[in-house]
Amino acid sequence: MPELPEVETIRWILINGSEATPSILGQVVAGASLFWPKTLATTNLQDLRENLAGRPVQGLTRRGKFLLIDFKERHLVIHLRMSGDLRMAENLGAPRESDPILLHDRFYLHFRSGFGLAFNDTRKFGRVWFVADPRDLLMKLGPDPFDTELTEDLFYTMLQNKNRQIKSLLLDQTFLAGIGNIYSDEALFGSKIHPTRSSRSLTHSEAALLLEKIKASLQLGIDHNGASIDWVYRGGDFQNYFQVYQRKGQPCQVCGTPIVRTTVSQRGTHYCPNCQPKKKKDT
DNA sequence: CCTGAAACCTGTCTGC
DNA sequence: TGCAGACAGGTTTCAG
Repeated sequence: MPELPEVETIRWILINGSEATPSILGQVVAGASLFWPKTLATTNLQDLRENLAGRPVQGLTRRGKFLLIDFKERHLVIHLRMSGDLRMAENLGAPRESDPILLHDRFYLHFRSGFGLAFNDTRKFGRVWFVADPRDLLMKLGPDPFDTELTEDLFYTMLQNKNRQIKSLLLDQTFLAGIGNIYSDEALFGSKIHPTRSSRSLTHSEAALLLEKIKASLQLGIDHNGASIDWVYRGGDFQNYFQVYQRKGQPCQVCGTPIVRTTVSQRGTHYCPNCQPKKKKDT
């Protein structure tokens, strides 16, 4: 489900709280509950409970699609994968061993305030790591698209150093961190680049435009609180602004040509065959 | 180094 | 209605 804008939206909500729930910042841990063992990728529940009890949440940050809850010397690192979601919920001050509040709740972090952080994940792909130093988990990640050190020149060089289908490369988190299937399709459409073109075939100006459109697509997603698709709804409405994603057969908003859906890197891929030609057109 | 397939999971939608 | 198959915002591992 979540790509960088959706993860950022969740982070914002947890930090700012809502009418019914407080901010996660400063919440003191009282315990934890686990309903699907694989969700906790490290250690065991008992170890986590003993080491986190009494510790306050010092911060909540994001790196790529990972969320990091900072407890000073300890960290919870969370990846939502395809269907994960995080929410603050009331009446979660103490462990629940029997059954969770909601269907598909996999993990709770209980706080002394009586509230708790609930990790809901239908497809069970999401993971929570309990670590002393999160750097080991994150060190393979590529740069954040908004990183000011990621210049046009550097991005062009990175593309030249690979010989991969451009869409496949954008989805590779060791190349860039945070882009997923929606935003890769949208950014490639915005820069008029066919998804299977080799990264090495891009010109310097195409690379510069692609980087610009990647950032623009992600920012638009953030501005709209992310995209809400299917039965998963978080309040975002970026799905109403898709130009190609999930628009198979519908007219391109630039030229009217029907949007095509294919498969690239085992992922559904949407593009306009006229605006994003594989070969350069004669003009 | 690069590509494609399979695996991990549950749920929804489509077509026969 | 029933049921098989495709498909879903992600990542890892393995074969070729």
